[in-house]
Amino acid sequence: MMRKPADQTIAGKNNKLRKGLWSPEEDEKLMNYMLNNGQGCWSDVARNAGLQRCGKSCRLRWINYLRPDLKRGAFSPQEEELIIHLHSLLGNRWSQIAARLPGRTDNEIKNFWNSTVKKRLKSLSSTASPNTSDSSSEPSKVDVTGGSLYMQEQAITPMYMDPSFSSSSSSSSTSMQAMLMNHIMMDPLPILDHHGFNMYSATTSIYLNNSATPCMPQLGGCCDDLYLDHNQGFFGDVGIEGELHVPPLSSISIDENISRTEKKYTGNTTNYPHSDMSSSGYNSNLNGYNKEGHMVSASGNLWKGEELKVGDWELEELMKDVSNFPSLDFSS
DNA sequence: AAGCGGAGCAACCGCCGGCGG
DNA sequence: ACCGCCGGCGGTTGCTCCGCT
Repeated sequence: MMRKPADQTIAGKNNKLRKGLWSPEEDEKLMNYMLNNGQGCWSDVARNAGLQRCGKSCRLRWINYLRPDLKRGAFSPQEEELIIHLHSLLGNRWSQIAARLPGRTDNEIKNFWNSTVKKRLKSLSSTASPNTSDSSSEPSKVDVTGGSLYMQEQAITPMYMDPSFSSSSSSSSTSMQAMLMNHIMMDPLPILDHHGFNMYSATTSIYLNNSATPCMPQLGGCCDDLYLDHNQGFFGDVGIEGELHVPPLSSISIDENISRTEKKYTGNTTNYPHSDMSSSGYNSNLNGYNKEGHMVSASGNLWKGEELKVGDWELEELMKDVSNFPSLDFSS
């Protein structure tokens, strides 16, 4: 696959296209071309820059590595918290999460989540509720009309469900774990994505079956709590014991809501102006660039600078989207 | 010092949607 | 309506680094 010797080529149509790691020379070519010409058709970029690469490869290299506004280094605690929070709202929509983190790429965030956060959550959940930790090995099924959904982030799920969790934080808890804990307890939509709601909204009804997996009894309890806490807002009717029924979602798709909102912010295809690219104007505190490298001003509501307090920022907009979701009622 | 395994990360793959012919 | 190209996205892979034994 990748990381093969740099002279590896794509077999087939064009055996001159290179794959694998980028050499410094290739980086320089691409960087120079982008700085001088800006982004155009990526196939043209690859060709005109004298790169034996496919356009997609050039795009990825630029977005994930060469872009001048990229922030390097470890994620700050604020960024970590924001990622966790946004993930609870958006699920694995890495590009949308990245769009709200100046200088970070979706790939970076995805890697961060898949390695660091998942791991910490897993260890945290096993520490907190050993009885349920094994549920991560097998997806919990959520029966859906016309099919089945597999619950996401199994390692996380038990934490939401285990009532003893909050009091069982062990000495092994890291600051991030505390952050996660805090987030989990405070999140107004604690299980939104982990139950596949906003991510798989093309369902008409969802049934949660207690007997599906070892963790399901707790899930039932969790949902009951939610049902009570949100005054019928979240899941709608709770059916017979251990089974939840969600009213039809066909009227509005939250996916559509989110993507509509997202398009407002990232839908433009403005090219990098060279003057901006080469200037020192990559101040993400004032203006950000979205994932494609398109400039997004603070007034564009994408982000408003790092002085923003995590939690306040952008949440209102997100909640607006979420609140459009049938069965979600946060006004009560 | 060597071997091993896990973590982190770069980059590819496959799919999807938009768009133009 | 169909097709091909392109960009974008999420999932996955496998290489490199590093710590441990």
